[in-house]
Amino acid sequence: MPEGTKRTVRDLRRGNRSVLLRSLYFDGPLSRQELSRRTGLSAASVSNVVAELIEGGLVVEAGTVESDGGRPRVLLRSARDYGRLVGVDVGETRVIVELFDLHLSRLAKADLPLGDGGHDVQAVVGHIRAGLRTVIAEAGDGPGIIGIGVGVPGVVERTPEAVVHSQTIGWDAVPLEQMLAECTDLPLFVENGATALGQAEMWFGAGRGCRSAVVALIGSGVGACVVTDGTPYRGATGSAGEWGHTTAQVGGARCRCGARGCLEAYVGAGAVLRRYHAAGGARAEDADEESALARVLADPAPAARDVLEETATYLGAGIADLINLFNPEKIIIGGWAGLMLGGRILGRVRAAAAEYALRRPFAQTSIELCHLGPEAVAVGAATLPLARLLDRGGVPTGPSRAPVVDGRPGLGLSRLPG
Amino acid sequence: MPEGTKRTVRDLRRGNRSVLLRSLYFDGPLSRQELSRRTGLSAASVSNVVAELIEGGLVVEAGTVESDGGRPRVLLRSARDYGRLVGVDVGETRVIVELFDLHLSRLAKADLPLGDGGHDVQAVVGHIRAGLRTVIAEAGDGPGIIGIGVGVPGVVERTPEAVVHSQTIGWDAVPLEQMLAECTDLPLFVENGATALGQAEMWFGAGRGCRSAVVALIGSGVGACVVTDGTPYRGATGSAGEWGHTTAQVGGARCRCGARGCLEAYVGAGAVLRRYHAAGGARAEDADEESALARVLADPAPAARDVLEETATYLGAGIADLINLFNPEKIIIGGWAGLMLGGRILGRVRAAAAEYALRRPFAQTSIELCHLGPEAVAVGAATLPLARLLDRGGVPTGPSRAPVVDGRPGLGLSRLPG
DNA sequence: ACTGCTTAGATCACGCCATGAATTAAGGCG
DNA sequence: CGCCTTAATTCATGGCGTGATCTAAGCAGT
Repeated sequence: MPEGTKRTVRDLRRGNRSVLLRSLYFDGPLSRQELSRRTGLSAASVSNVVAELIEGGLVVEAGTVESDGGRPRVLLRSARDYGRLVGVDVGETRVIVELFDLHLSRLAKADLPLGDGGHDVQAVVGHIRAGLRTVIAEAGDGPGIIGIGVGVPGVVERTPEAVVHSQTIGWDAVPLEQMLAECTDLPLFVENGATALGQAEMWFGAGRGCRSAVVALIGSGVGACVVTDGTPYRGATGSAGEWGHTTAQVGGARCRCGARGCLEAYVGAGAVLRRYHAAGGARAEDADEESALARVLADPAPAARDVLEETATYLGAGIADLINLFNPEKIIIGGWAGLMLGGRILGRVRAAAAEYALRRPFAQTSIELCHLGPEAVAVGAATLPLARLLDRGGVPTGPSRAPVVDGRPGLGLSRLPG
Repeated sequence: MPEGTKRTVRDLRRGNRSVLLRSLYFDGPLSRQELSRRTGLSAASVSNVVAELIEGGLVVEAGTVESDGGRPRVLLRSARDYGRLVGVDVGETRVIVELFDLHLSRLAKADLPLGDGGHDVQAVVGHIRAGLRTVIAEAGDGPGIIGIGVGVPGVVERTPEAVVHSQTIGWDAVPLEQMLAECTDLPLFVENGATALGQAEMWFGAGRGCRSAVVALIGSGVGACVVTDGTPYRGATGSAGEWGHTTAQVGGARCRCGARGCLEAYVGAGAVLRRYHAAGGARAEDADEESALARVLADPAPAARDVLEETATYLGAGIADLINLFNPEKIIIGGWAGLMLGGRILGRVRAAAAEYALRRPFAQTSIELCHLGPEAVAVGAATLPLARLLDRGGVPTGPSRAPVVDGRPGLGLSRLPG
């Protein structure tokens, strides 16, 4: 089991650039002093590296702070305008393209509903391309684009180019990355949407400051993003975290995946509605799942309460499984249905989890709701190119696909027909 | 989320020493040429680092191999006699202490049954101390001891000294590391026994060459060692991998942990026997669990077959959960009951897993039996100090507790009363 | 025995790195 | 205006990996 490779003296610099840049990005503004203290790097090295980062435009000075009569400390922060990021959310019914600055403030948004063509790949690629043009036009002139993150509702396999498999939208081994690469020279990052959302939640939401957490996402489907050691866990072939299809009941209810007793068949939005109707709850033919679930939550009838109680039990047991297997610092419940249910039955879910989990790991975790809401997939997607930027300490090293102008990221839309 | 720290130019060397040492340990013997090719290091660096490793006694030359008329390649391999390793298996009924050379060949063994005192901590510490004396005496003179690995049947929390919690043997926050440190100056490594066993299986058993796998261990209890990216996953507080207490049946059979429907309550050895007896299987009062289970496996009666069939279904569903959540390259079934059951119903377990797991991740994994057997906990424990040796490239850097004589590990038994 | 020839491995000069010590910058205060 | 305090930079030093160059060690043919 070899391969834990670091090699040349240059990687060292990259690593240190990365450490400093991350500190400033997530905990800034900070003085050079404070950076030295936090990272353990000598003041000399901090000075050198920071000078490089400022030279490169990644970091800017941001005021000073006094220091008991001595020379004031200069505060540093990551440059919001170093470059921009694109996040794409390929959803089940629409494609959303958003443009962000480096601090993930949204600059522009394009919402493109998928028509009758459904999830025809060419249509999706077309939508993404159109959305790109729209947001760039809408945002006007500005810094170049670092990269494009794309969140998709399926498993992303790297071969090494991203290939997407998705039962829900009927994609089988779609070479999305390659197809998108024909539209743009910008670096592309294709990732599972739930994973992207989980990363956003870890960086800016309920998971801030955690090294390990499980983001449990409940919508029509049920999934999870497992974060270990600060980064989402992908598994050998990218399909880790399929929590919705773990077995809550051996030989139980039939799930749409074909198996029996999957958790999704008990706590997914559709499953909750089905049980509600089976228990005599009024059926609202015209409503979509979301308003139908809202109606269940608002129904004061005992039958509705029983359905919710049962849902809490199954959800708690499912969460207990996550606690027992992953021993995370936090469990973060999200997804549109998760947030709706959570607002109502979180206490009972916690109680059920306490019942089904082992005492110690349960006591050492906390169960909370997502902060960012289910719309944040595009934000999560945009964190993907940002993550690489931070990892590399800002240097677009090697044979990157990123166009570079004056050492800064360029627009790279040469092949994007206007 | 900062902290991905590497710092000085010296760490670089350590990293490269580590890479080369690991290559030689796991894939040796190799020539310098081959090392250069595999690690990507320049021939010059390989020469330098190898010279250091030879100087330090970690690596030795081992013959030559011809090369089409040119100068022959000199083969290198890790030195079996650089130092010795101690592995301790604190089991439920006994303490086993074993002494190994660096290639994990056993040099001596001491088996110390736990008397009526049960798992009194002082008794266990005394046994370990006695075992140490025994194996050192039995093996006679030889290279120094690198460190002592201890596998315990419970959760190991690092605070940062290892503290052990174990329901099964009634340990609550036992500061085992600190207590053992009073007997010896040798570096100590306390770890969960299942985790240690899993690491052994990954290094020398069914997991050889894998980066990710789940070692599923079934005995009286049920647990798992999850290996991601080559190293066992511990979770935030060391209790990850509690597979036995994930829920197979919400509201199902009562488990000894207090919850309902735990997997362990269906596939643990005791659970299988209970179902067998409930189905009318003959009860053998005098026999231990192991022979009782053997009798079930040998019983040709339909009732016994049904029990096994049901066990296969639950086990398959449980394994499917592991596949869906972790997406590992391999599932490795071990533990004494796991191996017994596996020999008989592996096919049916595979079939059940196929039914309950998602198609893609199931197709990309394989389900196999452990190679090393359940006795290998001591081997696994011995891999713990070895792992650190390999990680550090052999240098006992910093304020190590390891006594060093002439740059080599010493015996460090000064405080071990003879 | 000797001469090329071929390949493995060692040595050397170079450029890059982080660091502690020394030096310079920048403010407050009497 | 000079002194003190603290922040930041600069400098000399020792490590490191690397490509180029050099030495070592075998073989084939004469």
